[in-house]
Amino acid sequence: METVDDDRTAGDGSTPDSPGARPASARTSNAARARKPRKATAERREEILQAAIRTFGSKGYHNGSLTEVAEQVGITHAGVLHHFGSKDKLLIEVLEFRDKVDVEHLEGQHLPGGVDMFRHLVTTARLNAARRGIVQAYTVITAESVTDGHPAAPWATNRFAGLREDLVDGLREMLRGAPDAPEDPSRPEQSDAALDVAASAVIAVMDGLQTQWLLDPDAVDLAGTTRFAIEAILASVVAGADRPRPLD
Amino acid sequence: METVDDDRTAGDGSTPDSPGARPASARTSNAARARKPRKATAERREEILQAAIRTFGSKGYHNGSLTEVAEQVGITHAGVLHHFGSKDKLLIEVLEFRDKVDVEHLEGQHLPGGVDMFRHLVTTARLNAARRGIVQAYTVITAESVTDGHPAAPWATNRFAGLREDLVDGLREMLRGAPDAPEDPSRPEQSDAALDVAASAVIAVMDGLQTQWLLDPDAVDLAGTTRFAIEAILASVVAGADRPRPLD
DNA sequence: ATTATCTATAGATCTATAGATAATGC
DNA sequence: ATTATCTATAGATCTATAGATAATGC
Repeated sequence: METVDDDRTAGDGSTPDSPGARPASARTSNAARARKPRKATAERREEILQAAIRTFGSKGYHNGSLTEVAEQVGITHAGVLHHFGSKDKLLIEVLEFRDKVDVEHLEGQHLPGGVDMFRHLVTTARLNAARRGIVQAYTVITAESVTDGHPAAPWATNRFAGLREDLVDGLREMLRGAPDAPEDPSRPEQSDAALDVAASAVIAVMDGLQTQWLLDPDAVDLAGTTRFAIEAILASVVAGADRPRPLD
Repeated sequence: METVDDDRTAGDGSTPDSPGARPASARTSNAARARKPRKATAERREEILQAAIRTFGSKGYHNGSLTEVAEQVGITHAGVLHHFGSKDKLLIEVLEFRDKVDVEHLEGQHLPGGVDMFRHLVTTARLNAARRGIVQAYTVITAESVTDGHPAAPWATNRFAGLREDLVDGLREMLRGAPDAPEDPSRPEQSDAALDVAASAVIAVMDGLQTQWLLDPDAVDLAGTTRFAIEAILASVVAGADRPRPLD
């Protein structure tokens, strides 16, 4: 699962030697190599990060190459390494960049609390159904991160831990607002442990649905199923000890 | 999510030139190469499949090499290719082999129906918590299969479709046995579509929890959370139109 | 005769580094 | 002077094939 932001269509496909608006400062422009005017560092780095998201999303991290990333922005792989040092560091920056962009989009309208947090998750699922690339990148990188020594493992672990915390907070706030289920953390079914279980389940169902949806978009209603599952889990949390236990 | 079977510890670690019980048929045993007596074909193929599960599970398919697989059974990568033709074909056979083994273990005591199916899923989650290797292999290969042109994509797609069908059947049988919620497929909340949504959600939550658990086993109670989520989803299905809708 | 396995090698990649050159900013 | 980028290349892998040799079964 992830949050809102702008996707983009693809690399602009400009050839490596497209002239662009070449500044007139050239000394004696008879050099063999045709170089593009340089982009500002920050701008170029961001282009590379966007390209890396596309490559790692469609091929995975290990299978996606620096050359493919570089070609999307019209430079060579050595240029990418100049900016990021190594492939592992590039991945880490990609992930941090995505997190930052996601947060920026929520700025001001900060992540809602209580029930609204869960409405927001369903809305996110609806938006995600139109952003296959981003969803695929998160799904592939997250799962790949469980392999031995993967550089994204700390990111993925911390991300899940943070999400669980956020959702536990949302659940507790929601319980405070539920008149028929007065908050009482001493009741075991409203303990932090119980809310953590519910939070894990919400995150899990969103992630698992994304995988099924990526493989067969017509077979899975991403937003509808997300909503159904979250409602079921919330209902179960609110019901607490009174909920039915069909497996007993 | 997957079903029960035997894990195994690891390759036997025998060196490539360990003598074993060499048959006395050697002509003039002064050959430079020390060869091991050959295993029966079927036996050797199965050894390779087991090794491939370990390698693809710990490294992923693209990052796991034929040489690593071969070394586990004491041969070279060329020997593996002799038996399986190509790396892609090896992966396909690995997946088919797992499915076959899983089914064999259920033989006789065939997959239970109705509520017992869901009890079985919780039991599976409990067993999986002690079989990290297998869980990791399924998680990694399934997620990797959503990348472009991955050889496991058909397998993963068909697997999810089949699981959804099985769970829809289980849900319908369960509804037949629920006295307070008489089966009535004309009610939209008990339509095939609604049951399919619930089935997708159950599968999704199991898969998503496995990912979180692989990254941080202490932070997630695999079996307990699986049970909680399945109960919540089942309760929601049984309640049908009468279930609470906290997100409205 | 057939099958299993090995050695050797071709042909692709891939990551990373070194050193050269061009563009930019002071 | 600094930064961005390039070319060239080292050094690792990887998959797959070809052809040789050993073990097995008839």
